[in-house]
Amino acid sequence: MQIEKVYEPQRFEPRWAQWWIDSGVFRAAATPSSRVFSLVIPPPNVTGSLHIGHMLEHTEIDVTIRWHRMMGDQTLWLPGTDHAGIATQMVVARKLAEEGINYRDLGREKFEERVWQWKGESGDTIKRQMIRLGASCDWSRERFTLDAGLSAAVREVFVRLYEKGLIYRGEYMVNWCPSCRTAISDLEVAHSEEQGHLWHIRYPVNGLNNEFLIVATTRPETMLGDTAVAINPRDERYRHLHGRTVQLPLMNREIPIILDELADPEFGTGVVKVTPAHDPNDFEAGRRHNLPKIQVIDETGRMAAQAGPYTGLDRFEARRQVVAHLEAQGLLAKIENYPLNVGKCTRCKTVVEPLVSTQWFVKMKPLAEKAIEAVESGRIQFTPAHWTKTYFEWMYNIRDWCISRQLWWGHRIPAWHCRECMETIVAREAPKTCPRCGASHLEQDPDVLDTWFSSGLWPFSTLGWPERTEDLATFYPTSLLISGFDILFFWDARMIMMGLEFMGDVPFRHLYLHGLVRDAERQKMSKTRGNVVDPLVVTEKYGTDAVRMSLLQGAAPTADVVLTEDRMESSRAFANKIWNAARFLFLNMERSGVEPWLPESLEDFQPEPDTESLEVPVEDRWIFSRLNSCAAEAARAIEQYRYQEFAQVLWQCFWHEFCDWYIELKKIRFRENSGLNADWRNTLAAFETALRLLHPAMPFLTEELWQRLAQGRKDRPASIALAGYPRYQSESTDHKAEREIEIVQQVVTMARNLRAENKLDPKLQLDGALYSRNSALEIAEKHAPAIQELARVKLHFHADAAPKAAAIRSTPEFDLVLQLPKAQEDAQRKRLEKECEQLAKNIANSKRQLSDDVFLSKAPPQVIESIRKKLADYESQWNKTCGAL
RNA sequence: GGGCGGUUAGCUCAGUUGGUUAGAGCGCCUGCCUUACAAGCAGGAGGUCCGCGGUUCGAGCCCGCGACCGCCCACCA
Repeated sequence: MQIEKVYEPQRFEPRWAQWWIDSGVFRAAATPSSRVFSLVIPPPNVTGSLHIGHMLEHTEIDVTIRWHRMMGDQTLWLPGTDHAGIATQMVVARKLAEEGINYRDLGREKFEERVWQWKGESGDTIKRQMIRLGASCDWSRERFTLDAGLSAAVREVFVRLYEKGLIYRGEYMVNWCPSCRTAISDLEVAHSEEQGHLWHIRYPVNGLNNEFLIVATTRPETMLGDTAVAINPRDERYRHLHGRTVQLPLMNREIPIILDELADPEFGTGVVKVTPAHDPNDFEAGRRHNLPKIQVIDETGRMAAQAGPYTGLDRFEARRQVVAHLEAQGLLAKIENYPLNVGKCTRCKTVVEPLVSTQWFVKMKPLAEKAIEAVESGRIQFTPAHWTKTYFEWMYNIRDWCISRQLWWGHRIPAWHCRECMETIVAREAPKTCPRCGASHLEQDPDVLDTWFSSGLWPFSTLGWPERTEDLATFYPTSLLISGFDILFFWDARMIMMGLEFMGDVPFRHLYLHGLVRDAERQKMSKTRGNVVDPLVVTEKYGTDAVRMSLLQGAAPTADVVLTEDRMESSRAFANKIWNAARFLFLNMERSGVEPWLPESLEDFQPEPDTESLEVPVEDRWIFSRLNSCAAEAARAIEQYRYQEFAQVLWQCFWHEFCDWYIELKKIRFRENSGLNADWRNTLAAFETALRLLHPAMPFLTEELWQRLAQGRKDRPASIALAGYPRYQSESTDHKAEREIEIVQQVVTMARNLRAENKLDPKLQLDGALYSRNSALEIAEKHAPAIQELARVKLHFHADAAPKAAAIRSTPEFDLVLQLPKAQEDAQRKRLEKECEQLAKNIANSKRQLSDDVFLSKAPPQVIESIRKKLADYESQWNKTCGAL
């Protein structure tokens, strides 16, 4: 029974992860891909939680599971949908392109094969990571997006929405990505401001010599598709042009001047060109005026057949040429610099082209109304709360959702078109004949659904819906959803809408939105950006527990999580500290022939008396009292989603209380009488409690050590995760013991202080005297051996006032005088002067307040009392310390 | 154009409902290889809490104005 000298997490982490899965301690599976990565722990009162994330966020899943198990709850994790839709397609298409294959030539089936092949390859990396982190992952094809079960749910939802009139198909202006060659939703377009130009172009008015209308545009190439120019009907400047036409330059086409509110008299010349095929506003105007739509840019971003001489040019090249030709013809009135908002595809950064095409849409208003109500009524609560505002903002201004994608990877839309009569049939099963004309030439709609469509169904589609399964009854609604705020609209909001629509209830009751994990350069980590900290690399380097701890420490509400190597290094140091505390215990046990031991009842263990003195050693009473308050604080922090505080409480408690004081005190005790069982039982029980407190944050290390501790006991939980989380018990707070140890700490710290200031050899034994007039002296005297050991000072105790001395340190209760070798007075004097200065300041400050009648009459009595007490302390210290000066 | 978040130690960040000497980690300085741990031990320096004004007996925290940084939403040429 021993702990290896070197702490190597790599040796036990994979082993435990595998065991957790094999033994069924955790029934876990996880979503293999999505967007953010993060780490979070749900509060103890949750009965189930959904979690969404990616890559390193499997860490977070792991934490979640462990926590639930310790709380005796059931948590169910399910494989999710494939959220990577377009991204998947792009990656595979790119790979194919490298082989010189255009994926569109490959055919749908072969393409799908290649996707699965790629998923197998890349999935392997993720899988290894997940096993390290304790989640299982089944990469079999049936379990993901395109499998039968999930597809059935998606189809069912689609059909029901269609039947309710909430899905429609039509020709509209959509955001088109010329590189992905598909329509994308509004949410998938990111706008950024760029320096552009406003080109002012002269359009000659037909029938009037030398009269021009000057239109301004930021995209001159679209003029090739102009089918009108618009002026405001109230604009007096152009009243004489009503009913006239202009001649479209370059294309030499006669187009009407229309009267429309589209033209703002205040802006520019008050004249606007109308391009119904390439601008959303113009599209609407075109409808109002029944204008033809001339498509001059095609799906690949090149100029289309109707672009005349420009056909085939890239759209940006066409822009240059159009401008040049206009200028040559003297039709360019002027060029202004103009900041402009460019919409780009969030996946590939290509400038999005508004195009008219036939797409499928979901009517969002009715769905949004229910979703608004659910949050307004408090049936769903957000943390941090300010996100509700953003949520409402979006919900109130919601627009219809374009859900069809011209891709091959995703759920096929369950709609068929009749080749004969062009009827569209939406159905659960492929229809054999057209219900309208009876023809049997039916073709399934080639489009697939937006990847977020199926994602939105996740809370119930994964649980067997539309069947009424037991899982569905148990886990819907679940209590908590944890997610990054960047997918609030994409996913969380849509889960709420879909859940309310199809389950009649919210999918979750709380939504915790955490910050994004950023790298040292503050960049958001994302797969598209490629700056993801590779989980395999960092967990290999620092250990999974250290990475988890680092994420926890960064996980304060509202703030982003910065994951740096610095942080992980210090977390590793913490893990190492735990490891070495265990090593110390086990080495000493071996020396004294003590076997590993666990209390019978982990919940109710009370420290036992020493066999000789028949008293419970004070340091044991103390550490149990401290662990008890640590449990209280940890629980509170978790309940409030303050993960950073959770981490800090554990850190402080284990390192600075358990290691720095408890173990140091225990060393002395062990040296005095090394074979006593009771001491060991208390020590081991305290250590075991600490391990359980730490376990949700550092599962591997704690499991490893706990198992070694528990090995001797037959009737025990199989895993630390099943051993229950320590709970706060008010009767376990031992004020007396805390007071005693506090006094020891005070005296020892004072002595170390004096010693360090005087730059004395740490090994040098000193003589000193402790003066006090209250009960603290007695307590200190009782612990003289410990003090002497920890401070290397042999003390004499005097119930008296302190004499003048060079090396003196004072607290309200004590004066400590050390006998210095000699000639340290100067250093001491400096130190004292500084201290007295601060004291004088404090005294003056307190006095000022206490002589303030307003303060005395308004402040609560306990505040006044505390200041009185402080003042008394300051004054007595001043008398003692500064009198000597 | 709307909305949201942030500004605290050299760096990265905490700071519950306002309570009087503002914390942590890293870094820095001093002294220690004390047989669990140098990934360590002991001690220390370092802050007009972005600025101005207000409320209050009392403000890092509440209110107003401003500055700077970041994010989200938005079809104005």
